[in-house]
Amino acid sequence: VRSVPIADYDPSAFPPFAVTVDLVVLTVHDGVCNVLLVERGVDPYAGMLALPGGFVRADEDLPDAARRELVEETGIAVSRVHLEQLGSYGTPARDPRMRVVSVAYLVLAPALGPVQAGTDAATAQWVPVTKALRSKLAFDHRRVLADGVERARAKLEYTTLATSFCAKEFTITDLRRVYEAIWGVELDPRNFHRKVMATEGFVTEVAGATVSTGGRPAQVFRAGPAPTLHPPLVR
Amino acid sequence: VRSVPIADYDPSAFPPFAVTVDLVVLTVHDGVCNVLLVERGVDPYAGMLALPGGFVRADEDLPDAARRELVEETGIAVSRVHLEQLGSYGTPARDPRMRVVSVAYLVLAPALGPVQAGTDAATAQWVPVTKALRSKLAFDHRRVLADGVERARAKLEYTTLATSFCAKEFTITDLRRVYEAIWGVELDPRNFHRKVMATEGFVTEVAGATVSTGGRPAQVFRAGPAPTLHPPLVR
DNA sequence: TCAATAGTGTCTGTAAGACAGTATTGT
DNA sequence: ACAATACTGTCTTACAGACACTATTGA
Repeated sequence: VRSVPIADYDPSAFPPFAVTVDLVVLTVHDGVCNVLLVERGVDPYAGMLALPGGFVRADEDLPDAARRELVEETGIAVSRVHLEQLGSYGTPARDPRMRVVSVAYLVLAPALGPVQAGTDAATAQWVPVTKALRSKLAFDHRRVLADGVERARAKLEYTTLATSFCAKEFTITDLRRVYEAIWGVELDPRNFHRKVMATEGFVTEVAGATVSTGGRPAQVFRAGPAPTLHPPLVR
Repeated sequence: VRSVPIADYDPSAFPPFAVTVDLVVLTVHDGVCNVLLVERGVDPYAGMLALPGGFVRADEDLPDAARRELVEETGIAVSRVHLEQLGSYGTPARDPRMRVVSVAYLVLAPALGPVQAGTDAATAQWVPVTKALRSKLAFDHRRVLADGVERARAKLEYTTLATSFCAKEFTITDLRRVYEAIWGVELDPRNFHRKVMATEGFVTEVAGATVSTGGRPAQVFRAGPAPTLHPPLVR
């Protein structure tokens, strides 16, 4: 039973919400999955670690806001990263100041150096996900981060998104370390190699290019055209 | 570069958004996947078919708003249905009246009779998804519906959610018809039966209960405790 | 030469797809 | 009896997991 039928006719009569985007930016550094966190400068939760994010502007689409925040707070170039919507979080009391709905985005980025200078970059830092999930984060960001990590884990199974964590050119071992870091398991290098090579469009060979790190040189690849894996890579 | 740094300190200075929930309610009737649509009574898009939904109230959590709208607009009991967040849609011009962010929820419900009487139930109707996707729907609801259907298709592969489309008690054939309707394929009844029975916790036998429809009586089952399928049922 | 890493080949068990065959009902 | 539906068993093929073996580098 609708208690306020007039509502359908006058949306502006409804309580105003603030809408923000929050970013779960994941990378793999040295076999460890990291998330980008910023230290909050102001209340609420001043001094506490939080996901980067900010308010959506008046005439800005949601993915545009996510991309803008990514550049502003991290200096990460939007190209060469994967960005997808993770979900929305709107519990009434999640921000003590006012009613806020946060649209979270998941970003999978290749391992870069230290965070480049953005406006707030002085406080932006990479934190191992295992450590971040044990910490207390601002707002409901611990839950958002957990959801993002779980999404990433699931997507590696049936998509080629693992290549989003790699540099433009990478070896099969680089790719395997991504899976091992995100899933927290060890994979047989030989079976992994066979499986990746058997999956049409997963990776594309860079003819002639090899990289050596103290053993037999490894063939170099780039991300292939296939978006999904058939059959999936099981965890 | 942040152009309005004051923004971080005064969220109420940001442009207000209206937040709505929209529902993609899917069922399987007689081997056809249907979606629940309502006819809009007012502008914008007056007279056009749209997903059921409405504004989120001032002190209401997002899933609560989704459940409330489900009952209000369809009379569907919240128990025995699966409800999950689908995604948020906030293109600036999606509602000509003001800036609206819609949080879409996906509902998988068992086949019920005709839509029961809610306030707006006179205009609520089940529409085959294939037909709805060929129609023009209000707002960006065609896209939202397409995303919902694709989510449902994907989830049937690796979860036990197909049972959400079935009545409390069902046969293996009922379950197979759900897969066939959602995926739009024919499955081998014998291999499907074997696969379902081999998956621990997918279905639970109701001892002694059988149902006959002109052939050998079929064993009756209920939804099992397992949430996911290992290995998945491939499309 | 040796350690280290990359890549190939082989064996085995599991499970999917195809489909013959059996079981139990309504008409 | 016969059609219709439910269920079981068998065969073949594909692929994952385990792991021996070969290849090619740096130290």
